[in-house]
This record gives sequence, structure tokens and C-alpha cells, in this order.
Amino acid sequence: MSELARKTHAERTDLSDRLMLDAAISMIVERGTDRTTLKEVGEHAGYSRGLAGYRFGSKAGLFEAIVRSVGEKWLAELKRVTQGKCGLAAINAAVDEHCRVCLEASDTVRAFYILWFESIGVQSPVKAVIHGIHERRRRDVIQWVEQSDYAGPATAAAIADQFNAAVLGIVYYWLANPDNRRSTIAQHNELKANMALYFAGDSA
Amino acid sequence: MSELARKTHAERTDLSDRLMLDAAISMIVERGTDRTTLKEVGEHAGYSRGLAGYRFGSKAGLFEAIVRSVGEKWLAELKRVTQGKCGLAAINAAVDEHCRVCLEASDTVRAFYILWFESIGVQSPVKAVIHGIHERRRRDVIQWVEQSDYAGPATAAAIADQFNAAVLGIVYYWLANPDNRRSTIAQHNELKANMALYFAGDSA
DNA sequence: AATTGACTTGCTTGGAGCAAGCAAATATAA
DNA sequence: TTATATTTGCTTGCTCCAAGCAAGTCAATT
Repeated sequence: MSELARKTHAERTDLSDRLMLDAAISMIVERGTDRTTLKEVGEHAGYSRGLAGYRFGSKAGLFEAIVRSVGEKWLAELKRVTQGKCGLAAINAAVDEHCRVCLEASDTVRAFYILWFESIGVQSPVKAVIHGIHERRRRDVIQWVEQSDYAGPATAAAIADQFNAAVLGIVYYWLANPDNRRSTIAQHNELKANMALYFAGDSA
Repeated sequence: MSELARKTHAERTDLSDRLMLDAAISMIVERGTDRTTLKEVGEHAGYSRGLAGYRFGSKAGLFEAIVRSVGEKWLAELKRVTQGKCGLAAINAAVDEHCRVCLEASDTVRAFYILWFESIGVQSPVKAVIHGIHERRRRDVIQWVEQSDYAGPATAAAIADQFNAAVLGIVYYWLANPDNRRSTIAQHNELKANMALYFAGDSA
């Protein structure tokens, strides 16, 4: 069915969408968002100059589409590995999964986080999507803490913020030093150890 | 001496440099780096279209100059407030100073961190400067830990990485939610509390 | 007086984005 | 089924504007 010939409209757009998103992800990882041009996204995907701009409306629209599609898969995966867990067990599972994905080092995730960080300075559609993802992550962590028997001094929200800040910081250094696998692993482990401190002497 | 008339060469460049850097910082905070143009930086500073490009060589060069100048002042300030301290005291002083600067919310610092985060996706001169700043921060924290009587299980490097990751994560959320002063304060406080956990039961 | 250095202006290049057009796919009618 | 109409995926030609370069002007230095 992947002949050059006969395709339904839906199949055509699905295909060109996928090809262009893949092309864009590669280009973002290789040369950054600045030097990723709509023209080349279209052409690398095997289409014309103009298709990426036409399909996604603008460069920001293209980036938004990437963040949306990757973000959804990512959140679903995190949900899966923490299913039925709470407290430190859920946190550990989430950190492990996160570390695994970083080490896997797919262009997809790298591009996702590059767009995440770059969205900070602009009033782009990407920023809104990221904000939503962040909020969902935050709520998840709060829930894990609240459903556990944690009874320490820090609020669940404070722990969640601390946790998410740490994850983001770790991601930053991972992006900056992609080849230092040892450090990536160590920082994830240290985060788990750090979170365990909250749950260590809390039975009082 | 700030007449329109007679200026020495050094005075002229110093002045135009400052004016253009200020203009650029405002524009970055207001509209993001993308929509900050060399043309408007020059014009907003009261010069011609072309001066910013001529002076800084390129847009990346302008951004590098901003990160350099802000970064130097910033590191000096951090050095000042932690002078003679070590261990948790130094960490607490650094966090307090960091929190203070965030709450002050000067365009300068905001632009600095925006450029910091955006440098992640590119192979820009900014990235190298940021990397240097990060390394110095890391060494500082390691030193603080090593010079204290800390004797817990985590290495000084691990604590430093954890600390810097947390700071960066907090900065991210501060940039994303600039008006939420309570959260900014809370996260800084939580970071101090978190770091205190390392030093709590370590006398063994 | 000669030269250096600050700053400006004119120009080229290239990407973003828009609109008009072409061709393949779908809907409608005989 | 076959013929016609319409929608929709995709392309091409265009305008606009920022980056960056080179040649020029004028003030400051020697």
C-alpha cells in the first residue's frame, strides 16, 4: 500500500505529516530551531518548498505539532509505568523511565525538550502546550504523595515542585552533555535518593 | 559630560555599547529573541539600523555579549555573598541571593536566563559562555561541600549537580510564571530545606 | 596632515508566509 | 458504471523583512 500510486486523502496527509515531523525533528536536533527552515522540512520529507508552511501554518505551528505529538506519547508512557503505584514507588518508577528515555537518546525526545526550553522566551503556541504538560506532571506527583502515607513537614505541592524542577534541571544538563551517560544516570539516581530523604523519617 | 558633543572614542563606544545592550535586553524580555532584530536594537538605542550588527558582528555575538556581561556581575555577586562560608551556610546564602535577584525581577537577569535556556538547542557562542559559567558554579558548590564537615554517602559532585539542577529548574518555573512570587520564594526555601537533609544526619 | 576608528547607508541573500494555480481524490447525477 | 462537479493535497510565484557585508562619511587621535 505504500506504492507511489493511489492514496486516499487521509492517507496522504497522514504520510506527509509524519514525514515532515520526522524531518523537522532531525533538523532541530542537528542544527537547532533557528536553522530549521520550513523550506527544507518540506524538501527533506520529499515534498515541495511550501508544504510545511501550508500544512502547519507557520514555523511556530510546526513546533507546536511536534510538542503535541511527542508530549502525548510521553505522558501516556509515564502514566503506564506508574500505574497503580504511589509515594516513593511511583516517583522512582517515573525517574527510572525518564532516565531510560534519556539514555535511549532518540531525536524525538531531544527535539521535544529543546522546544520545551526554547519556548520560555516567547509567547508562542508551544508555550501553552508545554504549560499544560507541566501542570499534568505536577498534579501526578502531588497525587502520588497524597495517596502515600507520607506525613512529613513539606506539602505535597512543594515536593512536586522540587521534583519537577530537579527533573528539568537534569534534562538541561543531559541536553548540554549528551554523551555523558554516567552523569545522566548518576543524576537520576541522586534524584531518587534525594526524594527518598523526604520519605525516610516521616513515620512520626 | 553626557552632552551630545565632544566625546572620546572610548566614551563613545562605551556609551553605545551600554545603550544597545540595554535596548536588546528590553526587547528580549518583551518579545523574545526571535523578534529582537539588530536593526531595532540599533534604532532603539538611538543609532542607525546597522550599528548593532557592526559592533557585535552578528545576532549571536550580541547575545554572547549580554550573557558575558551579566554573567560576570552575577558570579561576582554570588562570590561576595558566600565569602568565607562553606557547607550549608554557603548554599543557603547562595540560594537566598538567587531568590532575591529573581524577586527583583530585573530585565537583565530575565534576559540572561532566557538566553541561557535558548542556547541549549544551538551551537552558538552563547553556549560556550554558559558552559563556563555552569562549570564555575559547579566547582563552587563542590568546594563548599568539601570544605565543610559533611561526611554523608553522596559525593560532593553529586550534591553539586543536584543543587544546580534544582536551581535551573526553579529558574525555569520562575521565568514561566514571573508573577507567582509566593511560588518562587517557596521553591527556594524548599531547596534550602532539601539541601539541609544532606547535612542533617551526616555526623556518623 | 594623515590615519585610525565610530558610525551610516546601500546592497545581496535567504527565510517566512501568502495567494493563485494544478492535479488527485471524492461526491453527485445520469 | 460513466460523466460532471467539487473538494482537498500540494506546488509555484510572489512580497516582505531581517541578517550581514562593503563602501562610504565624519569625528577623534597621531
